[in-house]
Amino acid sequence: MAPETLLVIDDDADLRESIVEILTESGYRVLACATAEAALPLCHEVVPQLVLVDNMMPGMGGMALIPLLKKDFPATRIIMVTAFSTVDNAVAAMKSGADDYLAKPFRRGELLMAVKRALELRRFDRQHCDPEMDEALACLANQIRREILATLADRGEMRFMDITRSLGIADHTKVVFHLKNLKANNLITQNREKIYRLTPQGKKILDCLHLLAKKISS
Amino acid sequence: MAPETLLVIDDDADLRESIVEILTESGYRVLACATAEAALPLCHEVVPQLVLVDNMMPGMGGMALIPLLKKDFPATRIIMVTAFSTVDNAVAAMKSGADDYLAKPFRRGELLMAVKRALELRRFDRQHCDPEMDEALACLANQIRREILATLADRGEMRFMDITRSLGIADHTKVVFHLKNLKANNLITQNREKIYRLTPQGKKILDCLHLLAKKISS
DNA sequence: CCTTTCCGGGAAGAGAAGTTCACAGATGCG
DNA sequence: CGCATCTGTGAACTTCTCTTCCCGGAAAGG
Repeated sequence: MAPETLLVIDDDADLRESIVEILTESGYRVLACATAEAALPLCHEVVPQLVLVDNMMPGMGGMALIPLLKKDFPATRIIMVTAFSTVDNAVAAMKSGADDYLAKPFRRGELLMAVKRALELRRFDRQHCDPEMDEALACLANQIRREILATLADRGEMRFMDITRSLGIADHTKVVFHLKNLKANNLITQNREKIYRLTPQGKKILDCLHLLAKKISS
Repeated sequence: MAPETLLVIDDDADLRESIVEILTESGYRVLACATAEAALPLCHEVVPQLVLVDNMMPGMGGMALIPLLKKDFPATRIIMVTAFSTVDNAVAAMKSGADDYLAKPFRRGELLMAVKRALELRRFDRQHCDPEMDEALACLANQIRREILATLADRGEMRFMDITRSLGIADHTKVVFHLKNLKANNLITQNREKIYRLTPQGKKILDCLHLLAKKISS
């Protein structure tokens, strides 16, 4: 198995080299650069699985880089590293899409732990599964079913007629048809008392739909 | 339009009432309770669009409540409120799925701003379900078309017959049909000399498919 | 009790999606 | 030139999805 590629972005050469060394020793393939501006073209050459980015840098800061990275490389994990950590800064970084936040100075173990954890989450993301894929996508191809999912996500749990009316569909049996389809695909359940709600599966799929919608419109 | 329902969870009665008052004045419909344990059944009765939850509470803490809320009400936004804010705590909250993090004491304006922002993000997520989404998903629902995308992503650029043979499809006109479909949806192009390749759009969508696949299998 | 609303099954048909066939221009090759 | 391959088009046909209509039982409400 090929080693993961990591990218370290930090304008402080000493610290950068030190991080690179720690990660290289641990068996990762490590790239590095000194500015956010240099990072983007580098990523387009060799797509990293994980980026460690400093917050305070001359030119574009690490914070501004995060959305750009997320846009071009959605599967890449991002850990923000910072010398002057504040609660507001940490919250802002996580909101932007960072997966973790590391305050300098950190110990070797902290760094490795954060890196390992982020990469594991990513691997978890990467697995494939074709047979159900077909059914799930066929299920999602229908707009009414997507609306049902969205409505259920919105309201948490609903009865049959609530759903029907909420969608503004006159013929309730049409809704039955799609509900059955969604149930068969395990995206919704009807646990007790006929109440419909999303399955965890359904929630995940819906998340994905939002992501897809953003990509399409961008 | 119905006012949004907010839920305030805080064991400090004074602060809770004060928050409720501020939010009620601003036109929201506000529920409140004193413990995380009481919050869940309350949510099942009236699903809130936004929850403000205190971190330190007797019994289950706010941090533990977040994943539970996320699970049952994926579309509900969560703002964590805390008296003893630390970077680590903020990062942990955001990792758990909080959408924002507010340190006590906060001013009225800060609170309202955070609430307004979270609700706006939520509305933004909620839309986006309609425009080209339908076509894109209809396009992806077909397995052959997904295979074509994957093959093209793999090989970069291919001629018509290469694709056909690579898929092991005897009838080449069937492939033509799907290629036309993909072209119409702007996922592939035929730039020069009849050579097919992915569009940037197509690449993004394929990324998304991987993401979806992983969500399904998990 | 009767009536209404809720929740759903199942069949028939409209309509969309996918497949196959028949054919044809372009290109290259001996 | 004669033949084969590449790259399609268009129409007919099949298959599947979706909608619509008719029906019925269960619960609620008066």
